[in-house]
Amino acid sequence: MDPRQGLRLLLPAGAVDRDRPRRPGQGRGRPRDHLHGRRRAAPGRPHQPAALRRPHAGLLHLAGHDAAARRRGAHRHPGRRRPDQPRPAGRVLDRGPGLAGQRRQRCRHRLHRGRRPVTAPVRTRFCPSPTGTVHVGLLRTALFNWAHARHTGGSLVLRIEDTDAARDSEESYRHLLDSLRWLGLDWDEGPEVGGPHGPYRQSQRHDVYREVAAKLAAAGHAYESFSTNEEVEARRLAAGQDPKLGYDNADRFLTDAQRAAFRAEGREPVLRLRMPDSDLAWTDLVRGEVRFAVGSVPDFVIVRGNGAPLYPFVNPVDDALMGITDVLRGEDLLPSTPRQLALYAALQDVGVAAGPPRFGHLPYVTGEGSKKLSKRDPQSNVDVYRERGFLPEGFANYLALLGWSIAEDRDVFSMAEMAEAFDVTRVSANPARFDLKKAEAINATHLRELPVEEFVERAVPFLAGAGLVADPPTPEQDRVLRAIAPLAQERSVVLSDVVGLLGFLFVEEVQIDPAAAAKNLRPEDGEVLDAAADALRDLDDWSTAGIEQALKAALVEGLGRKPRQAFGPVRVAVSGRTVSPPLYESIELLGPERTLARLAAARGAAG
RNA sequence: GCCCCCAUCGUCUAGCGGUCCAGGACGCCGCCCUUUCAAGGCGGUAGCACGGGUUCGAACCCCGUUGGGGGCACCA
Repeated sequence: MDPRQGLRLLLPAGAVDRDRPRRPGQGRGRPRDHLHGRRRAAPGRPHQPAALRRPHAGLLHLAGHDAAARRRGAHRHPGRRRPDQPRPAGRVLDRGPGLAGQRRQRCRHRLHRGRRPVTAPVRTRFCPSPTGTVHVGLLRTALFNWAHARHTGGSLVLRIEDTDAARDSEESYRHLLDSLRWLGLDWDEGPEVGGPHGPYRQSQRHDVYREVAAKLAAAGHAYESFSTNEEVEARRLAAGQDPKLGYDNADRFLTDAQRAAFRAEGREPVLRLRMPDSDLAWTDLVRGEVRFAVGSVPDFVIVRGNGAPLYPFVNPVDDALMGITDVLRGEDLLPSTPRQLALYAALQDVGVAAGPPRFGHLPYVTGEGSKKLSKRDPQSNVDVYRERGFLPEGFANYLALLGWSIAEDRDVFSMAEMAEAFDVTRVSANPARFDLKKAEAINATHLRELPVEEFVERAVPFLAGAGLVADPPTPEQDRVLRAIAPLAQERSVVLSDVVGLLGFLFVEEVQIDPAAAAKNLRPEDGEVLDAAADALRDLDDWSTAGIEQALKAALVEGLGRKPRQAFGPVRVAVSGRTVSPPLYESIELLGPERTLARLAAARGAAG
């Protein structure tokens, strides 16, 4: 016999299912009756499809519900026909009473926006854990939370989940904040900003968790569990079940005597949350209805044997305490949502939470292939892009495209434009591949749109980092930089490109790229270098136009070479590369001395 | 194994039952411009996974199949 069946009778129903007065707008459906169900919790099996309770029928929930129902194609308006097709048992969603009335005004379709009733202001949060490098997927999540908050006029809370002392570091923490700010994200509450719900680092909130855990235990929502993993596995095996099913809720109804006996053995219990005896479902902001059957999620550990609270516990607790209304997070957390919902119900019951938040599970960012971009993958490290000289606005723009689009025929936009247009219910549910080429193209567009002075300003650190100019540049360097900048700007994809492109202007002797030499400094090119040197040596008008005229006369007309054959060797001699800014301008800026010296040096190399 | 998510050009997406022999962007390929490379301009290539159903009509709604991904900790 299933131990749970008999034991359940022993539980005082009131211990869990208190019929508390509810806040307006909540508890719209039937009372939540976690443990009143008479059904057997057959894992993964459909069951009693009828009138589901809506355990989480907060106001906010309904708003989200409708928005996402639309995504699923269920965009029906009052008066329009609803295709009430028969659905198989177990998949039926009873939307509960009162919903139609609610939906009427809640449509957030572009055309219907603005008629939305005022609801509680949106509060989103971003809660990274400072362990090592910053992942592009993480930053994308932060960006979407930011955009959602800004778009709705709500606020963004930053909370640091540093409960893992072994992996967290102060350095990672600093770096994380720095990366967020680099991208252009700001938060309304959190570290270094403060706010009424602090502290915002979980390492400083242990007392809070202890207190909440005690409340949950006192109310019967959580209970002490003594089973070891080995014992659970043994029981599963003995029952002919897959041990992967996990904990079997065996300790749910231990008597005081049993508990005492376990303690006498020296066992330290963990605290587990009692999962409700009903399906757990929610309407995801990006995916629509998601449902987990009763029994598919076992009672989970919220506090370790040593008293340390665990992530699945502290995360919702803090969300509740901080008044978070919208949780936008990675798809990887989707399977843990039923637990969060159950926890929320319990928290609500003990007066800690006002109601569950809306959830939106953002699609994965994948790398090559279709696997989730791993933290180990160098491509996932945001620093790489930053160091290469991606513009924050360009990178943010690209990140936004990973799952969202601003319009049918546009994909270049600013952060402000994103905030203006962002609608989380229009985020795609598909995983998105990180495409470096496209990221570069988007960035290049932003780069070119920069005012020249700003381009120079942003490029200087890269030039200085390569030891090419002083920071700030000397007046002479500044003069050269300003003159060449427009030509470099339209040839750059990322800021660091200027190092290779302009380096030759800031060194005394140029390093000639061997491949370039092989191609353009052959023995037969010697005459070109000689002629160019002769033409430039006596040039009075050292200007772009003067240089152009002199070189054309000497090389094209004088030697009868085609432009390509004429200017290639000169370019390599002067810049060291086959690719450079326009030649005449480059020579002008380089000046007669260095130009002639390089032509002579290249003459030697050409043989 | 169980549970969940996903499915439109190579890639990211638009598409919300007729306006779609499917639109944009990146990439790729041509051409133009040109002292190189870019940029820019013009043009091209390429896609609704499959099978049922609902409907006068389906890329769009429903079911299934197949394929891909993720989660199943006293880690976050």
